[in-house]
Amino acid sequence: MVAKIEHKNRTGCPVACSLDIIGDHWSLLVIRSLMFKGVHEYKDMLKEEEQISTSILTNRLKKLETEGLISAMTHPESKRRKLYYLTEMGKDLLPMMTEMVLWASKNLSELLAIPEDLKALLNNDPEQFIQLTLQTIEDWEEQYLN
Amino acid sequence: MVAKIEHKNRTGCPVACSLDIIGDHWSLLVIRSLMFKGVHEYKDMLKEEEQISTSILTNRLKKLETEGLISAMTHPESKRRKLYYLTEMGKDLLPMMTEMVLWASKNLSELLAIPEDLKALLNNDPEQFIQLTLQTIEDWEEQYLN
DNA sequence: GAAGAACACTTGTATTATGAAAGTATTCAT
DNA sequence: ATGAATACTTTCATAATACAAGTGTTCTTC
Repeated sequence: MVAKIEHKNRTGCPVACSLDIIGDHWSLLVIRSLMFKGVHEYKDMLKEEEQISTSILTNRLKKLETEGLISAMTHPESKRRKLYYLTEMGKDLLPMMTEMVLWASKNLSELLAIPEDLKALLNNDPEQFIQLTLQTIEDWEEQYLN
Repeated sequence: MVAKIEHKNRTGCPVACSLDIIGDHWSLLVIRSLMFKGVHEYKDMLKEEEQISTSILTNRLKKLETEGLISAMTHPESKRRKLYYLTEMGKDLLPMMTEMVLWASKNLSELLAIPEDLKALLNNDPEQFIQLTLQTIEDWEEQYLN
């Protein structure tokens, strides 16, 4: 079995607690796919540019589900497919993710591939970027949930 | 030698790039000590509640310095001591760290030990929390830098 | 000015996590 | 009925981490 991830260092510190849940190389990439890229299926997550392996992806999906950040349902078109989506707790990470992107945009710009118009929106009106992203997520929810 | 950390997955994605730098269990805890706790020395970082090991701490301090997030100087009181501090790039993480704390405060509250007054400030006026934190950092800089 | 402690690492090694590849069970399309 | 698609599982080699002990300066105390 793939190693399970535990809360080893959990102290009362909010940063430490957060890192126990999302402080690894892959969890936030999964969150990113769900949050910004509209990627909701296992197979599509495997296809992402960063090339996560099957064992790690399964492990992280389970962990994120256990922690309450994501949830899963059977795809309405097929029983063999699953749709993963962010819970409220997962969606609450949007401001933090946005700040991370802003930080990268400012400090790692030479490494990044962000379209100019998106970059402009991010820097000029991050709050609107958040609202637009949230709207996209809610549109998806309206289509697939309930 | 302790394993070196490399940029393996660097793609154009700002989240992936950020995680290549700060996406591990320890880097952001070091940043936290410098940013929120006024901990600037190796020995004091070892004493933090989360109990980082000497090899990992050395490794992360080197990495963060190489990446440009922190810098170091000799302690004015003693040549055998070093003072670590955040660079501009490191301080730029403050909004993201604050959002992380806000997320934890909302979603992991039963695990956290945040004083009530700090929690109130965080939730009512995060921008002021950021300004106060920044001011504390700048006070330290005024005392030790230049 | 010699002895011992403080400090910031280094090194070595056992343990644990990760990654790549191959395999499995179920569902679906033809 | 057959073969492909999907979401995992398993295995095992490799890499990261934790722990303990050691090193080389610098500083304090006698």
